[in-house]
Amino acid sequence: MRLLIVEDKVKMAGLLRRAMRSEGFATDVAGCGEDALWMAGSTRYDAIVLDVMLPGIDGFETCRRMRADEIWTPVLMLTARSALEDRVAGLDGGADDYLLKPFEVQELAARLRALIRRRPHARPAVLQVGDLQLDPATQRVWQDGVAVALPGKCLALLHAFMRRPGDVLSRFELLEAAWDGAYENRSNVVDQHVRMLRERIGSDSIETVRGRGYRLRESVPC
Amino acid sequence: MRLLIVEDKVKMAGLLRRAMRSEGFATDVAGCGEDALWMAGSTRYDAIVLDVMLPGIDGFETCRRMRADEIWTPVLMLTARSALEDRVAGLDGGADDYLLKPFEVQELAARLRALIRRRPHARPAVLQVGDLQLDPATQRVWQDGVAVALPGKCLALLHAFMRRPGDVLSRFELLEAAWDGAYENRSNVVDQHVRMLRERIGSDSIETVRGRGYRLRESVPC
DNA sequence: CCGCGTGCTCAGGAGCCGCTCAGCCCCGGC
DNA sequence: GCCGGGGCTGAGCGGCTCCTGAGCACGCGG
Repeated sequence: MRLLIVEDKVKMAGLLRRAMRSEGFATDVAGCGEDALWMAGSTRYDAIVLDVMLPGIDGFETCRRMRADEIWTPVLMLTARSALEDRVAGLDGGADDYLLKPFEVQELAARLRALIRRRPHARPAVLQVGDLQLDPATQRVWQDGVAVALPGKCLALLHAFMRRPGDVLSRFELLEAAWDGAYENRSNVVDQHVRMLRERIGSDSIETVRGRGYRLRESVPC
Repeated sequence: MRLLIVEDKVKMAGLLRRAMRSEGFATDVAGCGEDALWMAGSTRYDAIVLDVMLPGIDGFETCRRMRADEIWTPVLMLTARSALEDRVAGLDGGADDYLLKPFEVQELAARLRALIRRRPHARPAVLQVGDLQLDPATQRVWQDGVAVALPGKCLALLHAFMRRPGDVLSRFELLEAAWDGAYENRSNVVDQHVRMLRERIGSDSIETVRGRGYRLRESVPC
């Protein structure tokens, strides 16, 4: 579980970091709102601990900007400002929790766990074409409900086919989809892998379109 | 927005009800844990305000039973018991927030709004995949009910796996989840720790997906 | 002080995967 | 029926990925 701690006081930041690490979190630290925005945008954190009093843009504004940037990572605000209007402003400004200093480390950890456990991971949809199913998240393939083991390239190839079922895909398009970088299409790499794919999912599934490429059959042949 | 208030003191319940109504919530009131369970199971509330001191089963137990019954409505616990262990127990027992009496009505409303707008709702506090169980709060792991001792990094790794059971996780994703800062992925740190993890929970549990990463098996292999 | 557990790096080795090459076959055209 | 070209097949090799084992730095407790 990955945590971003936003805190300008070095001593406090160090304390937080050690405490959260001992609670099992991996932690990064940002010293100001701008850094926090940048880091939250570039790395997937499970939660963010956000101090309110920061140099430059403050915690409230940092939180607002994150939400404006479509960063929905749970935010716990941490501050000595105990005024009611601050707490309400923080929560209504997009924070998910609000904890006053001084605080207990264990309560902070417990609140973070409560925040994190409510976010199920978004899963891409399972592709289905004919009797074939492909789950991009688990990288697994089933045929008629039976699991099929596919080596990496075969799977990448099948994935490319299943994204455009019924379309004729040229060797070049397949190269682009399943191989890194621009490849010399002098070789017959694609042919080879189409062949291996056919060995595993049945040669009927992929038909050859002479002079143009290959096509994945949408329905099981009669 | 529909609210369930669980509070046995009639005066307090009335106060809460009027206050929340003026903040724009539609409110029902339950006087004890049993009633609360029944009502939460039969009506779709947006959030539940749960007093801890209740006749019969107390707030902690009520919350636990709701989660056991697959009721994932956000729960805010409300109590005069200010002890740290109470707060931690409440949060790790499945509550989403914990507010002390005396409290400000506007803060309660703000916290409820924060709970409700965080859409995907809570999940079990203890993770379970196959024969493995992991409690993020206590940092403990069981296999077939038997406690397993895991060093910090192994545990962080397993935690990452168990949050996305069955998914293929690349070395980079695992690095991001369990290690601080930006790491050079030139090294084989992840491999080593996967290996240690396998030594402890059985090599069958984690399978390698060549060229892609590792995957935690969802069910015990036949 | 030493022993131990943890976290990390490095080197070596094995197995598989991906790629290439060469030859054959099939299809289409004349 | 012949010929040409595109597609298929088989074999083989190089390299990459992953596993193993050893070794070292560091922190902690005895």
